[in-house]
Amino acid sequence: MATTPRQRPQRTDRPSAAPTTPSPESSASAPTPATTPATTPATTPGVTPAVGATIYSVAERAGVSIATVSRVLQGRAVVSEATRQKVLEAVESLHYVPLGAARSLAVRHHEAYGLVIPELTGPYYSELLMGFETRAAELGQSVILLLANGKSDVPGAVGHLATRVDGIAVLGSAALPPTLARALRGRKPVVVIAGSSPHVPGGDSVELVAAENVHSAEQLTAHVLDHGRSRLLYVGDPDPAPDISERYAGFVAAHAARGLVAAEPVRVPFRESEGVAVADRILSGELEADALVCANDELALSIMTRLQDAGRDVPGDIAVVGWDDVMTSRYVRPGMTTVRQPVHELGVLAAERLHQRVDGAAPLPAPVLLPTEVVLRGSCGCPTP
Amino acid sequence: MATTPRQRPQRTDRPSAAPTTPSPESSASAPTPATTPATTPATTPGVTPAVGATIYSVAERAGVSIATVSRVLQGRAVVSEATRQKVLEAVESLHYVPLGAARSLAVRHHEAYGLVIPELTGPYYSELLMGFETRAAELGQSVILLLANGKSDVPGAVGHLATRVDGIAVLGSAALPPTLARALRGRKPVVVIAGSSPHVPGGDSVELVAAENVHSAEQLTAHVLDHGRSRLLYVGDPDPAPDISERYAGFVAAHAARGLVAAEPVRVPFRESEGVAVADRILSGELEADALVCANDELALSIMTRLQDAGRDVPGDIAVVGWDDVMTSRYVRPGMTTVRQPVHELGVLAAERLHQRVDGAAPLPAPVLLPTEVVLRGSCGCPTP
DNA sequence: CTGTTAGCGCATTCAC
DNA sequence: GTGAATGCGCTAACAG
Repeated sequence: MATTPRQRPQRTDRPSAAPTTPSPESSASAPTPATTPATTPATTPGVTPAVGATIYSVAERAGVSIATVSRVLQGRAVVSEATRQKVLEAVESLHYVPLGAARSLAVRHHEAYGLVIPELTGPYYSELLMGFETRAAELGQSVILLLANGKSDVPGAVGHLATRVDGIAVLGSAALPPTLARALRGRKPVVVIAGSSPHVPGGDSVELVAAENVHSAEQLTAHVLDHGRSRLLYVGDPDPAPDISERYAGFVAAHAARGLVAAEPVRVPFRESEGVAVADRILSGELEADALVCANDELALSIMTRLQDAGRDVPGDIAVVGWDDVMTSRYVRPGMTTVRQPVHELGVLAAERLHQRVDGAAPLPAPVLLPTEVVLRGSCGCPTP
Repeated sequence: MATTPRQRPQRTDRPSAAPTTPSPESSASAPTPATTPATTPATTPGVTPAVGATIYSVAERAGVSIATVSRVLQGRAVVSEATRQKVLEAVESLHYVPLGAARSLAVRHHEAYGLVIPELTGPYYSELLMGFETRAAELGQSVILLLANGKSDVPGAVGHLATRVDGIAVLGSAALPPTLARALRGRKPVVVIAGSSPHVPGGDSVELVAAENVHSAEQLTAHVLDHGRSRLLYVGDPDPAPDISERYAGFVAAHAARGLVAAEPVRVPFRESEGVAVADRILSGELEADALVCANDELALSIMTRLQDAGRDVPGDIAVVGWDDVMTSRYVRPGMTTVRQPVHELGVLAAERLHQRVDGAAPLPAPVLLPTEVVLRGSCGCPTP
């Protein structure tokens, strides 16, 4: 077996330093006329050289082996202070930037997590993302963001994402999870955020984290009923999003607890323009209600404002409550009664669970639920401070 | 040189299929008792196997070479329909997910761009990110997000990021660019968003894209002056952010154009609480003004609301204008006069320029400037519709 | 404390 | 149209 060992072929930018020529220091400058210091590569100034320094060039420059370079860069093994300095200098003068892909290949980890969300309008997604990125970074992981809305081939995009991450977190409030489950077939750990168990296929490799919805929705609805309102309408479409449907369930439950039967939901998308349309249907008499429980604040705000502009009194004529506690809800008059979710924590939790899973932990059998908080302001009928 | 060619060592999960044994179909199932179909790997159900399928296992399963597998997966070279199907079936049954890192190493491209922003509160960063991600995705690039705020070692984080992307976009409205320039030393293409030339070192490899500030700030200020206001105050700290300083320059210019001299800026950070504090200084008489030109909407909104709560009339007693046109600015009464920036387009442009640069294009010598738009509502003194 | 040596999994010439 | 061989740059045993 003592055949010629595999020997790295000579690279164009590296002189053929034969192993029989152990010139200790700058063997790189040998073939080059020693006019300019080797620090400046012979490229047009201001232009990134086509190929950067590698661990080999650094090792050569420092007069050590690539293993040693790797050691000082990883900071793992012990290296003598002298050689460490030589290496660091070489790194510096060569402007060495390691190639992440090569490391990933060697360590068999991408050291990155994917996050799939529909878009980024409103504070919900942003806070989620901030929580996720923050925790992921603490755990030494990069985050690759995939915005699903507007992508023509979401399954394809998710598949591509799977190619470069160790795990994926996905927002359940969309048609994403089924798509994703199909695209992944359990090959990567998945954490579904704000989804609900029945909606998530491929269940054995996915895990759920969410904010509590049913109970707080019931609580909020009960509060509105306590204000003496009797004709409540739920505004929002429970079908596509598990969390919205859970909130509607709470709405129904609050009615049932008093022997009342809840009205069917007013199914509209989450757009401000839709809120205006709903308000108009109320103004025209098509819809009758003395209180509106809206699936989110955007809807609630646009409805309330439109109603007010048309001369209706909120909450006098009609109460309006939302969900999410966006900034605007603090600024409008009356203040919007709403529910605050621990969205940031949800992101943190998702990153955390993903990390556990990638580390080999089994998925938690039951979803992790984070508590929410009802925020009472004026729009529900509470006295304004 | 006819020594033993380098031969892939046998992997534990791959049987030693000697080249002399060209069993066409399922050579993989040979050593295994053919009880269960080879589709199901012998791992505990529901648990991701420690190591997934590789291009080798797919090739073996399909009875072709890895080159052919690569061809059908890349869709580049022509492959006969028959073999293409065999490969696709193998991919399917093996649940093959390619390893992005290996591809990156081979093609010598990460196919990913980094985006560095301070945080994600408010619509500005979100829209920027959406524009950036959308365009990057269209260009076949992933985006790795780095949130700088709260990171203890930003230069380190940026350096790490540089390890795994082909180029980096960074928001200039922060102390980021210098840090970044130092961390990168021109080894990767960089696009600075909303920065200003003098603030950006390492200029030869960086490029600037921004929204126009000076002129629109001058225009907005002139408009306020046209309302008959004479004691204007600029609220916000021009120092740390180039765009804020440019807006102040416009503020000053508008005064100068009428032979007036602008007051020194009221230097406060961009927090709502700071706005409240500024309002209190006005209420107490410490600050005197009949109009406030604020560096952004958050500041303007919190000031205006506080003033109103204290019984002041906006714009009667004092006009307040902002910058950014956030959602709340449409909802408050009076509506907030502000300036709308093409933030989404800024993100798109950044991704686009980065792509050009990675493709080898030289950085544009002059910054690309996108036009902004003054949005007149009631808070400046204009009649409310 | 340091160097040698194999791979990691994929894309890619070349041959055929 | 297909296969064999090679290298991308790095980490990690394994020797010394």
